[in-house]
Amino acid sequence: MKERTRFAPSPTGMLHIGGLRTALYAFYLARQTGGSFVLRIEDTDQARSVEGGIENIVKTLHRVGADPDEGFSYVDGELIERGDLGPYQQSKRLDLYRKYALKLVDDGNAHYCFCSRERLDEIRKAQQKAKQQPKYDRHCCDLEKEDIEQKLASDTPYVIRMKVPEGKSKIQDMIRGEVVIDHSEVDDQVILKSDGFPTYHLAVVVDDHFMEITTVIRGEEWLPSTPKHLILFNMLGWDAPKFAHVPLLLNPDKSKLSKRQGDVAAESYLDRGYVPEAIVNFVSTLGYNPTADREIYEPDEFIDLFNLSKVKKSGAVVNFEKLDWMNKQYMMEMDTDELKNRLKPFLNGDEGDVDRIIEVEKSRQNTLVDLASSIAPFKKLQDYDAHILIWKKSDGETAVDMLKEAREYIDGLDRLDDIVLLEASMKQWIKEQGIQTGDILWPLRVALSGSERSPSPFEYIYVIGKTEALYRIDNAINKLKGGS
RNA sequence: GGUCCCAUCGUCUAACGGCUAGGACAUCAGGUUCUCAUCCUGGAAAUCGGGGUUCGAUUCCCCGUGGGAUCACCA
Repeated sequence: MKERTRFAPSPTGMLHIGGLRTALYAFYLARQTGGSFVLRIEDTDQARSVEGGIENIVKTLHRVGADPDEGFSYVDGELIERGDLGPYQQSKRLDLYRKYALKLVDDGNAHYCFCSRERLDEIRKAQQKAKQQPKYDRHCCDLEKEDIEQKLASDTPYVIRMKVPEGKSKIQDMIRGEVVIDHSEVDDQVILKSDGFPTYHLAVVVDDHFMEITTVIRGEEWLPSTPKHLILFNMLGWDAPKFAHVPLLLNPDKSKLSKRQGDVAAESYLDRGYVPEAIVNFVSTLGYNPTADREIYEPDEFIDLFNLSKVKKSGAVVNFEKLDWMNKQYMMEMDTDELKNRLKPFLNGDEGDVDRIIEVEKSRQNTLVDLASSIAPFKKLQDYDAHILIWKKSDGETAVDMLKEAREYIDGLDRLDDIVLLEASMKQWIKEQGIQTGDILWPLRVALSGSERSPSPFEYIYVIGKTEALYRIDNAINKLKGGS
């Protein structure tokens, strides 16, 4: 069956990584069945919408390779809206929601409510005080027709509320199985607000119906309000889609992953130099394991392998150390050209040739940002203290001698473009001289890199070339002489 | 608090009702090595508790316990 799935974020200006995960799952399911992945914008809360919020979300989806087939998408560097069942933005569908809200009123399934917020607050407080479930008291449920018409005529502010019938809802959840909720737990929700906008509950039902959504994938936090949606589908005489409530992403303290406890915007990981493949892999495998025999997948593999029934029921604590590891795995697998391409946005552009730096640094860095910042010590010698030139098992005098020997040897080399050959022949020479490798390689490496921790001296020579290498060695010798 | 959801190493996860409960991250100890990283070897580390059902429960059922979500004119 061709699945039509959707991702329906609020345009709040960022894509939460939990949102990215549900979007990805919806994307996989649609692609796998040859269906359609729809991106709809839920901007029924005027206070929450942010300028440029749509573009930001859609762009992030594009960057991770999950472009929607329908609704909003980012194509050729531009934000576009496409598809036959739009508009795909709720603020542009207000007439439609009003129409069905009024139909519900006509059918006796909803009613006008003129209660003030103050009154609502009061009864809520009273109910809480009495340890009762805060619920609407149906004050406006049975107003006389004339009364209603008179209030409407005099422009009294109103909302429309659904009238929840007695009974219970059975949710057939694709991840959790059957969940039963008694309607005594379900409040008479407002479905049309006094500003003329629908609430989520009405809008989601109307849109999922007219956009022909077959499976709704959303966060577990929606499970308790699913009966409201089922009831509305039923009242309107429409078939409800299938539901899949995915487990929550958690902070280390097991609370719902929040902004407060770390960076949760997907794009910020992109901006911090994590490659899209790693982010997709990391987020997709939180609460879901395609094959259980490996950790790393290519993004396309998820389309084939994805299976909703294999998604776990319990929440997952997000462990960013594992993301670091994963990102390094992907980086190490990339060839130099690929990596150079990915690195571009993180460079100033005046670094010059960085191919050989990438070669020697890629297994040492976790992110593209780290890799970019590893370039500097090759391009320009960083200042350092003379005493770090001395190997722990050696002394300053030896260091000077060894640097001089090394200088002479390097000066005599004519092939510096083969790292394997370079290392092998120099080690052979060291052995022939009867020198302790540490005595010579430690000071040489520090002289070349300016750091106690760095790639090997061979790698440095390979990258910076003979002239620069000789200069750095001379510099080190001077430091040692001047310092001691 | 009501309702609902959930429960395997610190974390992410495997295990038709049947191996010594497997893998990964992190961690620890070694090896390779001039250092770091990579790589290799090894260690420690889990089925929340109690009852059932069964020849046999991580797995099925019940009760506890613990955690979470949710109870708006927010989504």
